[in-house]
Amino acid sequence: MSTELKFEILSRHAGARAGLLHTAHGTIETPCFMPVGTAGSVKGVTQEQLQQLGAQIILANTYHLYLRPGHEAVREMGGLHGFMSWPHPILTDSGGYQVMSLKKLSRVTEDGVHFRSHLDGSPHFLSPERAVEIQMALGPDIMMTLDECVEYPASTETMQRAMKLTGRWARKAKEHYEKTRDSEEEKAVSRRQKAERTEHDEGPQSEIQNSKSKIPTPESRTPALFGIVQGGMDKNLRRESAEEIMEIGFEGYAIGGLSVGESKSETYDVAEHTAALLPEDRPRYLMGVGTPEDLLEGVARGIDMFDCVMPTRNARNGSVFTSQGKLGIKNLRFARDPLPLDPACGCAVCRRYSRAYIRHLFIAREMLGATLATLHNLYFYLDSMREIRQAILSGGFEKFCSRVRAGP
RNA sequence: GGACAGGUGGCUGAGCGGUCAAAAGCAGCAGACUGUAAAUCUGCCGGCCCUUGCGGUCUACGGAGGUUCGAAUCCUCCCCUGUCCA
Repeated sequence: MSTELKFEILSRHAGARAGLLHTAHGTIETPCFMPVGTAGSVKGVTQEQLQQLGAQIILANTYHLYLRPGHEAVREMGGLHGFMSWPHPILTDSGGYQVMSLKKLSRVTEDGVHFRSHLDGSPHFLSPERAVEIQMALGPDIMMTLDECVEYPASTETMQRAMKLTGRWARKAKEHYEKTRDSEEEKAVSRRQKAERTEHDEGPQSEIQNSKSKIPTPESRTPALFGIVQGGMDKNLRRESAEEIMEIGFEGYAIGGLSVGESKSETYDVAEHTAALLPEDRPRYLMGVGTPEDLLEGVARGIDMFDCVMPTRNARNGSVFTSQGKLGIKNLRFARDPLPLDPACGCAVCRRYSRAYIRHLFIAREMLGATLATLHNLYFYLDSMREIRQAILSGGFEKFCSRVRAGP
């Protein structure tokens, strides 16, 4: 059985693509921005609010959910969709980023990564196979292979070693994915049948309780598996990596290891070079990127999917994105500013609250401040992407780019 | 009226002869944040001067005197605050 993932390109314009990515939990309009909800929560906002913002797909993280609450618990609660009560698409990252971000707590070997839990110091092992199993239990729509993301700057030897290891891991992940897929689906089906039987035996009262608890039956659809291209800032390594990952064959291709400290021009250059190597007819995902500007530049280089913690983390730290650039909302100069965060913004926050009020919430450490800033920033990102997509569809992308690049 | 205990930078509060423009925390100001160990982290935080600095200078540890080469630190008197006794 194949997965539900189908990718359809509707329009191409000046290197950019606008399309539709069909998943078991709905269709995603691409190019898209995916809010990051590492621990099963896009920090500071509710799932209802995410829906209102028009988020079509969100991220979650293998490593973090494996540690807490544990992937088996998530599986029992109906997978991530049921657990989080998020009916739309979900992509899980493999934990490859944590190889870099938790470097001090991890040790990479040929077989996988030995982590010490950042929560309690306990030892854990994540292999490419294990990452597949955990993600199967989490039940997203798209899952990622385990890769090794290296820090910047890195020597060519380091980049090459990580790139080659990422390739070997990708192969193992793919093999394990194919092997596991059928048995996982069989198990899911039998679990569902058992659940139905139990429900039937327990009579009408428990049936009411079951429907009230809103725990859906486990999702049987197998997540699609995306491969990740590494190779640091070296174009030859990127080419080698892309060729190997494509040879293994995945439903989508990600570019990892960018925006880790290198210059903008380097990011764009490597992204462009790598994206051009990837299959035309498969989604391309630039992992962890980026600023509003990065998204536009990425789309212009043929990227379809992005994710980044920036809109959510910056929001919590009082930094908001506007059509006029970044704003440190905690700054004294906003203490008596009656304007919305961005007068040109149509979001629910900007329609209702002033800079002065939001600044006050931050200064007073009221959690509503973080929520309002997050709602605004996510709207800004998602709405920017809608505009970009519209520009591609209408054939005005090039003009759109030059207007945005000229600055506000 | 008497006995103790105290008065330190916006606040709390260390320091109790030199290395003190004075610890630390808070508050304040600014900056950073790119597949989230993050509602976090970093810097500044008496005035003036200089690009810089373990830099110069002025004003500062309740007030006024004094001891000393040198005082937030020791002495004298005064003012104020708290607690207790009358």
